[in-house]
Amino acid sequence: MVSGEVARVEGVAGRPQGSVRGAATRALILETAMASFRDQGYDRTTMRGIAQQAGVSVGNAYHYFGSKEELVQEFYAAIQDGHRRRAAQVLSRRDFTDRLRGVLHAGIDEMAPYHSFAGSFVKVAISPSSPSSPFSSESAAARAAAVGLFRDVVDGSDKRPGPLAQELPELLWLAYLGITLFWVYDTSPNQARTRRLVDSTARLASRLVSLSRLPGTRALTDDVRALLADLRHPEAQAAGLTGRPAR
Amino acid sequence: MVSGEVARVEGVAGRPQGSVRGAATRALILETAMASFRDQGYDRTTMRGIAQQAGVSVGNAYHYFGSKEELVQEFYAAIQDGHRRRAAQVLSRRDFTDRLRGVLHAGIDEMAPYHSFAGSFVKVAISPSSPSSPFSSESAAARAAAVGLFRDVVDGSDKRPGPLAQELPELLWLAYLGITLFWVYDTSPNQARTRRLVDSTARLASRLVSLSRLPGTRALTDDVRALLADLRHPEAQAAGLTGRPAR
DNA sequence: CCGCAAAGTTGAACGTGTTCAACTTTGCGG
DNA sequence: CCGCAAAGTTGAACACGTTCAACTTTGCGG
Repeated sequence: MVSGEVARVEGVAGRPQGSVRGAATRALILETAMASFRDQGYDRTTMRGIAQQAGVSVGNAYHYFGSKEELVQEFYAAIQDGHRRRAAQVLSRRDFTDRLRGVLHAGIDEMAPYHSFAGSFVKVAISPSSPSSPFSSESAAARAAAVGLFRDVVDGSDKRPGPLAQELPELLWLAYLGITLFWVYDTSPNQARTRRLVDSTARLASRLVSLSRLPGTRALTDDVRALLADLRHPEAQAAGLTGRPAR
Repeated sequence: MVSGEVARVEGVAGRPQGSVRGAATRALILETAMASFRDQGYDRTTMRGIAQQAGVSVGNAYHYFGSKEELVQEFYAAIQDGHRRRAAQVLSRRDFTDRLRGVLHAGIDEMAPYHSFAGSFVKVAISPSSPSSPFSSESAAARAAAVGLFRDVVDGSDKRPGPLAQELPELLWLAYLGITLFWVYDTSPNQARTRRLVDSTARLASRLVSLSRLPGTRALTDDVRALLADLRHPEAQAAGLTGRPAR
């Protein structure tokens, strides 16, 4: 670091370009919030409580985090990092189903301690206006990383992806989102049902990929590609379709 | 109505077993809330505002509706009713793809006026603790009705559903949920992208059903059935799977 | 060492959803 | 017609997330 220059540290969204002093306070608030989220859940965690426990004023907390939701976003980012770290340990095997299973389980493992908090979590993440939504432009980087993780699952495996090679990672990511949603609702002991669902999903996905390589499924894979294109590109337009008037 | 007996009217959850007097107040509050939701959206609609415009006190509104979210649930139920009504008009054709397309479009048509309100809508519906969640036990009846709607799509069509006959309606309902979620995020003019997605989905679904009737897809359909069973039955246990310890 | 702009920090105040003890109205039993 | 219990109704009060004008601290230029 250049002498005479104030140390700069950036957070997830890089809100205030804080100095080292500010960064320390920021970290303290964040730590306190995380602990409170984990111990008391989202609703019982109050901004006043966080501020008091961190030994700062309420307004100061808002200097570093624009809202309570922004604190949740940090949570979200931390979990995604953890998922990637865990997944790396699992990607040594070659078998496609094993790799997929492993990465999916890794995600559930990472989230497990926060299951009681998941309800509020998903509530924040699902809001279209929220930057932490998995589909928002703000989380484009995180989304790309997550899709990249599933690209690794495919690329490092012994499975030839066939005609859906390009879109397979995205499809797997979508499946992972669905599983995550299921996990949020899963009240079975230790979320055992989600574990079962992961296994079913991995098996089914593997079989579907194999199927897609068979001749005679060209029309089908084309449809899948078209559907995914609709999901993906905001600007894409299908020929001759102008949208249907709302009655 | 028997003379001398207080008229009883029940709402969606049948909260207070109101008399005619209460029912009138209840309806007035509900109407005011609906109008406010439609005109100003969820966030800018305040309980004080509703009460004032309806000419009642805040506390009185809470006598009929336990929370602001409960008002949204009424909204939700009304839309489902409308969907069924619109769908009935579309189920005269025989072609499977047409029927599915029609029912899916009918749902979007019904929701269209409330798109700006959809973000808060889904936020309420997604919360696992919320009774209006599509997966909650409280909405079991509504869920059954919705699945039944897609059963009608299948049953009245010229398509032979094949080995997935039993679970097809549920699968289509899940697809509809996904499309609804997409619609919430869809900011394209008139939600044209969702219209395109509906068409893609109907085409793909039709082809998948045809495919499932082909020989050699038995293992696949078995996997699909297993996955759906995992999704459905809270108590089901797969042989030999005890769930994986969370690290 | 001084001045000063930027960063950090404060706590009162606002509007919100929600609760509740108290009050009023209703309508049936006697 | 008179209680009287149930239903309906009120508005003040509470805790919360959030805002903001004012104040304090920091650290560089001179």
